[in-house]
Amino acid sequence: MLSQQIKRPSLHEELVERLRSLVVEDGLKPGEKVPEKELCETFGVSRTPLREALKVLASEGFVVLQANRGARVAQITREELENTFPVIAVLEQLVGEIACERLDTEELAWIEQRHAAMVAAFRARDRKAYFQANQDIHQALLRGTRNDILEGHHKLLAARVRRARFMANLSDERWTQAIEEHETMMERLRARDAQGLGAVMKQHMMNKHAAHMAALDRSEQAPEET
Amino acid sequence: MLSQQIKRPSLHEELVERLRSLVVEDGLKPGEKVPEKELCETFGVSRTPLREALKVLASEGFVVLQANRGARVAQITREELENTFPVIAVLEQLVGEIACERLDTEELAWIEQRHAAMVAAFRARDRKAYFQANQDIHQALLRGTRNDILEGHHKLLAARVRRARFMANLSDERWTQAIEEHETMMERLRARDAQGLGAVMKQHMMNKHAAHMAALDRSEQAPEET
DNA sequence: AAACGTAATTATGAATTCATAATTCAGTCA
DNA sequence: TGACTGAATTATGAATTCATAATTACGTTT
Repeated sequence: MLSQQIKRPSLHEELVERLRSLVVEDGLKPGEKVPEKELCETFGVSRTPLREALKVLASEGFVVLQANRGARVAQITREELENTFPVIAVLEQLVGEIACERLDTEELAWIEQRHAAMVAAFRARDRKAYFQANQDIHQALLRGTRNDILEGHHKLLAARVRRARFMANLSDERWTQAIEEHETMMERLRARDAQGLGAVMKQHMMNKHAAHMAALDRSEQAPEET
Repeated sequence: MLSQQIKRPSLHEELVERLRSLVVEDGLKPGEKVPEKELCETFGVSRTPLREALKVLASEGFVVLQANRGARVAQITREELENTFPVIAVLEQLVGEIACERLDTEELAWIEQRHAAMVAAFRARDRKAYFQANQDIHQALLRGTRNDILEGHHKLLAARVRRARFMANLSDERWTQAIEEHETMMERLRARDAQGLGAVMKQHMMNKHAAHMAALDRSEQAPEET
């Protein structure tokens, strides 16, 4: 059957997506109140589906609901970051272990290609291209696990962290280290060493964690701008 | 300040809890359609908050929403189980590693006490008491991590699996093995061996996984009852 | 009698309305 | 002039209403 399965994302699902993007991509700043009315007009919908979407966003942790006081964009505290990274790290480990065994040659080729692009971007100090290639690789590995549960939970956590957006303050030192780690990852992947790849990916994430926390320390010491 | 923080769970949150319980505790069978109207009367609320709750439940994976066809209780497929257990396993590992380092003496004492109760229940072949003590222990370890993110994701996944409810078909052989694994866990915990405890807890979950899948195979071979 | 098509009924998604809690603003008093 | 009280405004949570999609029931036709 050629069931095209007409996808009609039912409005409220659409809204969840768009609102989450707004929050993650920083269209709405942390702590800011979410203006129901305004968003209703922007999206051309009534309050009911929008509020349904906000409930979902709240359960995912992107907004917080205060009784009779509406929704605010969730603040990411330092503690939450400290708690989140280790969880992502063990999920990454699992991603490595599983993907290593399930990736087909086509996927492997794609990853090789993106890895090459990433290295090239690093040499050219092209942050944008680097991040894109980097994301492509992690995305491919994640998809390669064929594990929707793992993928779903990983994506949620990653989105929460992405909001912190430390991209700008990637030190050259850390950048070099990250590239080296990726080289090791590719090596383990080519060798189909599942345990090895898992271990490297976990460590990769923990190092990223350390780098981010250090960057956060620096920015906290720096004078506040408002 | 003695801010008692008056908890008013805002109706829809209350509903999420109660509906989730209904699903997890098997008040609504998998595949069954969720009767909005009926539930509205049961809980004495209108459709709006109930539907908000359903959206949240859907994002958590407990129900599936079909366009213009309402909600059905999610089926747990074999594939989903196969996908879920490894994720829980690595989270358990992390729980072990972290809890091992953060548990205070009081929490440790409670775990020792519940462990003793669990062993006693095993000797008496008292399934109910066994499961309760077992759950208390895992709960205490989870709480002991002081990591809300880890706790939240673990609980969601655990709830999803609990619905499969293989409790009845715990073989005597597997039961014995589980007790032995718990003895090892306590040993590692007393020694404050974080890596060791993590490894044992991961393996414990993977063994549980294997046992459950085997039980599932047996029940699938058995004649269907409808 | 079986199968198809059409009308009636029901249920669902979304908009609107309503009651109430929170916030803002003005006026009063110290 | 500043702080407090209370009314007016606004925003929120929840109920209700409305339009439409889906299901069921019925009648017709072969």
